[in-house]
Order: sequence, then C-alpha cells, then structure tokens
Amino acid sequence: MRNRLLASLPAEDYALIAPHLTAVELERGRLLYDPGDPIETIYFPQDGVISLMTLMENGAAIESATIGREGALGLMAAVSPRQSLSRIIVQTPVKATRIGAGAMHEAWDKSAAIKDLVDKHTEALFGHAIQSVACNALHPVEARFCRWLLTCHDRISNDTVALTQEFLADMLGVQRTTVTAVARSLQEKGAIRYRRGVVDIIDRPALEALACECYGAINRTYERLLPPEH
Amino acid sequence: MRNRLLASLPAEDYALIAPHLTAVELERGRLLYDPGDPIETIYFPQDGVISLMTLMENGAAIESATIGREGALGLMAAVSPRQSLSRIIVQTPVKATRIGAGAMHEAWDKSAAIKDLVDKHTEALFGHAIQSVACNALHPVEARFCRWLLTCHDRISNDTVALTQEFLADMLGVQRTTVTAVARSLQEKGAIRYRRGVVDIIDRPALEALACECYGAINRTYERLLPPEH
DNA sequence: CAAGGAGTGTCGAGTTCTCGACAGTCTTGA
DNA sequence: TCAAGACTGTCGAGAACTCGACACTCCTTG
Repeated sequence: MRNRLLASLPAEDYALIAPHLTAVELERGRLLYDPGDPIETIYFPQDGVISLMTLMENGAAIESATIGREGALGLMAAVSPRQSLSRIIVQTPVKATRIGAGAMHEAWDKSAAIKDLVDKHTEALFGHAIQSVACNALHPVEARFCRWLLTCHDRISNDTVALTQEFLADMLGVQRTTVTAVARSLQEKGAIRYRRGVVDIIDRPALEALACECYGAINRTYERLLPPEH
Repeated sequence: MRNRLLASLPAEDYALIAPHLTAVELERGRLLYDPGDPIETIYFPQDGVISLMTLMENGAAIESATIGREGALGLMAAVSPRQSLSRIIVQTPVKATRIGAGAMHEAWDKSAAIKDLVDKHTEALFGHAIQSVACNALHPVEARFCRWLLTCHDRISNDTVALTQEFLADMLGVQRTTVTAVARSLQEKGAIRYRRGVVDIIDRPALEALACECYGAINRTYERLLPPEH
C-alpha cells in the first residue's frame, strides 16, 4: 500500500471501504474527466502522476495541480456529488486503487477518520493550487520545469520520466521551443539527460537547487496536513 | 444582509450562529492573517474585498484569490482548526460580520445546511484558485488587470476603487512600471479614469471585453455552486 | 508653510518568451 | 519496407515585461 491516504487509515475505517476498492492500471494520456463531468469514481494512486488541467476556451490546457500517492483524485466527491472543474489526465502510467463515489460517501458518513482525511486532503490541495498561482506569475520557466520534474519524480518509482517536450510545454503553459531550450540547458548542466519522449533525472540535488521555492513550500504543506508515513 | 452565504441560510440554521455574529468594519490594508497563524475568526464580508496572498521567501506577495460578499474568509475552520496558508489583507474598506471559529464549528456540527454551505464554498474557492493558476501563466497583464478590476467592482458598492499602482503591481505580480503603462492604455481607451491612489470605472462593458475569459469562468463556478440570490 | 514621504511618469537597455517556419529524425503501422 | 505521423532542433523577428534610475507632483505632518 503505497498510497499515503489509504495507508494511514486505521484498520476498522479501512474495512469500510475495502470491499469496494479495485486495483486498476491507467495508461499514459488517458482522459479521466473533463470539466462538468460528474465524478463517479475516486482514484487513490499507488504509483504515477495524475494531472488536473484547467481548460481554456481556445483548447489550451495548463496544469493546475498534480495528484500522486500523497493524495486522491475526486476525493471531495466523498462529501457530496461533484462535477469536475478541470480536465484530468493520466500523466505517467498509474497504478491506482479506485472506488465509486457513492460507496466512498457511505464510508465517509460513518467514519470520523475518513472525514478527517478528506478534510485535510482538500486543504492540502488548495495549498498546492495557491502556491502554483504565485509560481506561474513570478518564476521563470526553468525553475518551474525543475519543480515539475521533482514533483513527478517523487511520485514515481524510478528516475525515468516518459513525456514529450510538446506535452511538457502544455503543462507549463509555454511554447515548445522554450521547453527545448530549457531542456538543453539543464542537460548541459548535467541535471538531466533526455532523448525523444524521455527525460532521465541524473542529478536530483542539482534540480532541487534550480527549482523554485514552491517545490519545498508545497511539500511542507502536505507534510504538515497529511498523516506521517509509517 | 448582503453576504450571499449568510443570506442563503434558512432561518433555523441562521439562528444557530446569530447570537455569535458581530458586525465589524475593517480598514484598508489591515493584516488579518499570516501563513501559519491559527484561524480564530471567520469573516463574512457584506461589502468590500479581502485578498489571499501567497507569500514568497523574498517577501513578495501575490494575490491567489479574493473574498467578498459571495464567500467567507476562513470558513474551512468551521470543519476543523486551521492554520492560514496565505497572508490575508483587507484590500478595500470592508464591512463584515464575524464569528469565532469555535462557535462556527458548533453550528456546523448541528446544521446540514451550514455543512453544505461550507462544502460548496470550499469547492468554489478551489475553482477560483485553479483558474488563477492558468490565468497567470497564459494571459497578458492587461487582461488580468481588467479581470481584477471587475472582480473588485462586483464586490463593492460604487464605481471608485481606492488603490495605488504600487499595490496593484504586487497583486498582479508585475513591475509597477508595467501597471502604469497598462493603466494609461486603459484610460486612453476610455475604460477607466485614474488619479493618485484612485481608479474610477467608467466603461464596464469595455473592461469586460478586455478582460480574459477567467473572469467569466470564475463567476460561473460561483453561480453554479452557491445558492441563488433571492 | 516647509519638509519629507508616498505615489506617479518616463526612459532605455536588457532579458525572456512568443510565434511562425522549416528541416531533420525517430517510430509505427500498413 | 516504406510512408506517414510524431517528435525534436534551430532560426529569427518581435512583443512583453523586467530592472534600475531619476524627476516630478501631490499630500501629510510637524
């Protein structure tokens, strides 16, 4: 059980949802929800990254938050029925545990521990979002690129991230040519190595030094609000 | 009662909190919370604007969301004790109704209507934040300036906004010189008139045309989630 | 009513990023 | 195995915004 939310639940509370949990694998690029879609399924990632992307009228979609094993997708639907606010896609291959929103709501209704978990997770995700608001306005692309890689690296179990520069340009809300330039610069600095569709993280400390403070700030918010590991 | 959340409460639910409500006036510039401060008081604005500002290590503070009569400040503390995630300041003079977080929690515990209100407000504020994430990455300063003025205008009861260009530059996360240039351009277009410390909104439709789609998107989210007016 | 501070206007060099274009390379599937 | 599509490299003009500087004006306060 790598998902931190599920792992933190006391056995009796976990037992409320266990019968309804199903393990799934989600392939990269899969569209889970579009804005307005009712959230019928909640996903607890065990490994991999899911992106929340704000969709603009012209079709541009930019990442507003990510979800990995520290959280869950659609968890707010445990409280009451929801429509998705964003386009939600699978960014790296994801192993997850899923549960229907209805079943989760019933468990939420019975368990104070689950209520608390939903509450804290909502707060942490909000903190993630408002930090990103500031980051996108104030920080140069290279720092945001590094933050993005680190966040991704934390949520997967190896040093290789499969993604195209084009995709990454969308995530960051910049031109692809800008991503190309930044990627080359980072490779020259020895922080990453990349080839067609793949980025290898070579020197994580270097990335951390180049990333903006938002990386640490978001992590601290999660650490403060979520149950400790183990 | 101009605050939309309070106005929407059924009489019996409102009665739970009424004894603890106090009317207050908050002067412009007042600091309500800094990151990490415990949220002990919840404010329901009747008129005026409160800003949530993400604070960076170098002291820069940029606006990540605003709160006016359509919402409340610190409402999530009704669910469980919270620390503020942002620096929260009074942006225009505010008339508000306030209540202690403890009293609000007790009412929340007893009233399904209040629970629902808190839930919906949390979701709307999250929607506000993720739209701002995209906006800051994708939209030019002029469009964001217009959006900001419109949002402010919706929450106050006249056409004159008191603020300095320096302050606005902080809000938008840009240089003051950029704000000067944009303000002059908008004045030449006849949308606003400004003088030392004051902006008058002259042609609201013109501002709406120049603002980015995020203004409408955020409003639609609030309209969908909050109880209708009257 | 003089002084000081706060707010604004303006300039210019420099950087970052956009935007469109096109060529080259790798991968996939018919 | 060949064609088509997906992905990357590169170029260059131009727009947007930064950053530092300085002058000026208005307002407040002693």
